[in-house]
Amino acid sequence: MHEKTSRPQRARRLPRAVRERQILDAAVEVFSAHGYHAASMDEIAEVAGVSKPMVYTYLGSKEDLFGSCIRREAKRLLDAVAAGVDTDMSPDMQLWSGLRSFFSFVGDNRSSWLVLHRQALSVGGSFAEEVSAMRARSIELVAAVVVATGTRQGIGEQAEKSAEGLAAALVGAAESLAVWWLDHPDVSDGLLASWLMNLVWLGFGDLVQGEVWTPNFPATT
Amino acid sequence: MHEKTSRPQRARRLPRAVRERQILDAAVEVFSAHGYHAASMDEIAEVAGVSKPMVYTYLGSKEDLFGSCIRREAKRLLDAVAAGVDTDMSPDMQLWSGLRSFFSFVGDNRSSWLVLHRQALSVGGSFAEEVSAMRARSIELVAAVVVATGTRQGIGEQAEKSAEGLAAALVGAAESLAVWWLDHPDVSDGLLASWLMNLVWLGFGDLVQGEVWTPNFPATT
DNA sequence: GCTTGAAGCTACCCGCGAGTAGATTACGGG
DNA sequence: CCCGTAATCTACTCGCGGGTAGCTTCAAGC
Repeated sequence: MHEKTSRPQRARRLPRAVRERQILDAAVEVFSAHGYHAASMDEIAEVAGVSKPMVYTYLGSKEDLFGSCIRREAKRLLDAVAAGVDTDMSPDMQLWSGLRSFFSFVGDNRSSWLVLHRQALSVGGSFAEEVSAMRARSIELVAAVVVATGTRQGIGEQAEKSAEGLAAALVGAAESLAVWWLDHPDVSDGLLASWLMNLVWLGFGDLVQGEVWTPNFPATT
Repeated sequence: MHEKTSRPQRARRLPRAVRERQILDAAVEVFSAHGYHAASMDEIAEVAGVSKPMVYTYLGSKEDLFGSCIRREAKRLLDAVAAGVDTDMSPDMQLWSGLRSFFSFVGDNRSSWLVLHRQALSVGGSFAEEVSAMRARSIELVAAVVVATGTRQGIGEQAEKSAEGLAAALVGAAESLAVWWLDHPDVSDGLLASWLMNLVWLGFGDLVQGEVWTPNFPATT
């Protein structure tokens, strides 16, 4: 106790902005590991290297904190994808670029991805709506690309009608592949993206050319 | 209070098996609505029309109860899909049948689906592993169908190598479409399944025939 | 160097919800 | 008709974790 002379490394006093970042980082980590309800403010504070009242002073209640996490990580993800996509590119290249950016982000930010994909939806209320809305916007963007492809090539009625469903399927496939990736890390993000393009784009292409798979019996419900 | 004569309709005494079913039904409902942690045993008991000690007497702790839900609903889902698929059928028909059975089940059992898909994974520990394992088995089954298609048609090296990834993507697409469906109920299960077949099967087909989509620039990482 | 306020802490309150003790019926078999 | 036992309830305990009161210390400015 009488070593007060030159207490050296122990986490000096830092400006508010820095602490807020540290706390948010810790919160994303803990929320992604345990989920919203099972995560405790005490653990978040500890991981952040700060005491609990700091968390409340800077970021507000647990709900506020979670909201801040969601919004920050959502923005980071959307920005990352947007940065990789140029709307002047051809539809297939847009999809390809978007997928690569997406997988790359997930690879570098597993916690962010887990919070957004798993936790945010299972917490009822405004968060789920917020994230769902963001996801819906993404699906619409993809749907627009699909429709653009169809109209560009002349055909499209059938495809347009189901474009949103197809887009939802594609987005879901990407998300799911991202989760699968967590258990099979020995694959590059580029390979993941090309798998999906092979699987899905050729499907789209055939659809656009009027090719349709039908079951061997007549009625379908 | 002095109406004790002929207390009539109030939930007669029922045999244990019946109560257990009621409690499990209620638990699935409540867990799917609020998530594992936010769900309270009191609410489950109330929804089941039973008092709390009953729940503990018959189904054990909250974790035990959740486990029972997961296992029951997982079995119901797998049985439903298995019932619709005949391994003598051609691969495309197997996929088609499986998808229809899957969507049909989800349509009839939204709560079951939500519990399995959303809640089970966000509760750490044995449940997540259990559900993940089940999901992984499903993916392998689908992958086997994909591989079968490839070898049957003579080609397949490239496709076989990535079969599991493609299967993961397909399973994810189906799951995601199921979630999307919750917000767009004005679509039949058969239509959903045919969308996916159109989207995915033709993709698989082209892959098998050696057709490959490639980006316009050389290296891909 | 001394003051002032931001940065930071320890130590507490309190409600909610998991889990239980023990009394209390109602029904089936004798 | 009555007894035993399975079905069921009311009413509690208790710990965990969200949230806070109020004190302490460092460092920048005069």
